[in-house]
Amino acid sequence: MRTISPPVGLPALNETDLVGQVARRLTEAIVQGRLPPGSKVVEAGIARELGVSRAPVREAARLLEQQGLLVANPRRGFFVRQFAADDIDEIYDLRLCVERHAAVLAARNLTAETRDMLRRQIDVLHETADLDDPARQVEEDYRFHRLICEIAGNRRMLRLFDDLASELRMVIGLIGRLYDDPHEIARTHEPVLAAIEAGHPERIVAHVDYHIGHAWREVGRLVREIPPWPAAAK
Amino acid sequence: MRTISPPVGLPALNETDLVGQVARRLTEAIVQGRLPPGSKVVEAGIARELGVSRAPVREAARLLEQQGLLVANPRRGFFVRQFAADDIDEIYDLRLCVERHAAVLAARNLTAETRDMLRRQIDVLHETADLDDPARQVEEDYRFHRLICEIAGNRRMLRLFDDLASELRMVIGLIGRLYDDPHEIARTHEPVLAAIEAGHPERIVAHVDYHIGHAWREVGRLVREIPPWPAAAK
DNA sequence: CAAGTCTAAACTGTCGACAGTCGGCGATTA
DNA sequence: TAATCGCCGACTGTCGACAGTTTAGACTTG
Repeated sequence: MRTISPPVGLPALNETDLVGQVARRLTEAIVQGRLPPGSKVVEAGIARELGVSRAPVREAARLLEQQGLLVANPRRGFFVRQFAADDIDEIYDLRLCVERHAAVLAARNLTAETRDMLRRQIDVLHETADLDDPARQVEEDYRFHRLICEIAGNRRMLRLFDDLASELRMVIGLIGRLYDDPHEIARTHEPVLAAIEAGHPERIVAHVDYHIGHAWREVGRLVREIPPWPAAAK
Repeated sequence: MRTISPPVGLPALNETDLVGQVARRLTEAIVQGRLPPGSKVVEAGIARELGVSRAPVREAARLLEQQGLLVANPRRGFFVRQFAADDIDEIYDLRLCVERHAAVLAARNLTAETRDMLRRQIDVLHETADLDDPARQVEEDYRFHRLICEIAGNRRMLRLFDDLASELRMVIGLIGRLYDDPHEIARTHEPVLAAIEAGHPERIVAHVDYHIGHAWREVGRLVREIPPWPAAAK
């Protein structure tokens, strides 16, 4: 009913929940770097391109703002978030703090079923490692960590993890390559799971620290290496 | 219309920010129990009552949803959040996890200036304790804890704290009374600050645990005592 | 009298329009 | 030539309207 031929690219949206769809599309565009950090997100432009009105776009933008992908300047509009090295530090610092706790709680709640889910996810990580698909690899990585948060059983913690992950997805997506050998990444999950299965809090914390600390250092290094983001167009 | 070059100072408050104002009004109404948990928030109703259109109300509602004061049911509207005992546990569990870390970081960053700010805030807590104004007391309490997060220097951690605090404000506002003697509350902040000044991580964690754990137990007890919220009208 | 059905009112999701604001660019002035 | 002013276009904030969906209530039926 709407949709009078979007000028460029993207096929129009039709299903219900436009906000969600617009949010997903925007997220894609940002993570893929089509909307580079610092660039302005013009409501009307996105709306026209997707064949919807500005209202859903606005709400979607608010959503992405909350997720940390956009920043809003009153009366000036939304801009794609720009990350600096200290953002990486903040994200990983918080992530470490939370995931340590999550892993300990997960160990406490672990059942045969949830344990198997974690094991299976590590298998998936190994399988994915052969695909040479960084985005996918990162996704499966997060799925493992997310599982731990789920098993921990604190919904707010899970949401926090999702928010942090969404920021990291963007950073890593923009970096464009993985910070390490995929198989190596997959392997370093194993001692974490082992510690959780053993249920020894100190060992859990130690292994989570090692695992996440590793990623922290590597991502931090890459961000510092390629500091001026791809193209802060417009 | 716009202020022509404000000489010095800071008058330029965006009073044209309807969304912010609506959000504040809504928050007030919720915390004061005028919009009881479970009740429906009708966009048009709020809009008419505040003399604005539905658009700003919608955006404000999304904001409160992110803060955890409202829940959105697609096609059904927004409802005032209902808290159960396990929500309290989730909030405090996360809060404890984060504030432990924040306090340790704050100790690391502590300067004479920030230390004085913390001391002064404890004084304020004592002064406020005589006012018999629970809401105010809670506010000053959070200001102390918020300061610690600020000093810790992780913006994302600060935002997380603010979100959790906003949920707790609502819960405690609805409980309608404090969970303890205000002076007692004020006093229990002192060992936390002392530990931070001493800069001894284990002691910091121990005292934060004690302090927040106390609030956790007390709030949890009250919530369990008065479980069916005031009036889930409409 | 309980359960189910149908209808009307109430609301949400979405849209297009309009006014005010912001930023850029060229003209103006020293 | 550099700095300032003012205008113009572009964009955001807000509004009222409309269509489709949900809800409440009257009405029917077993």
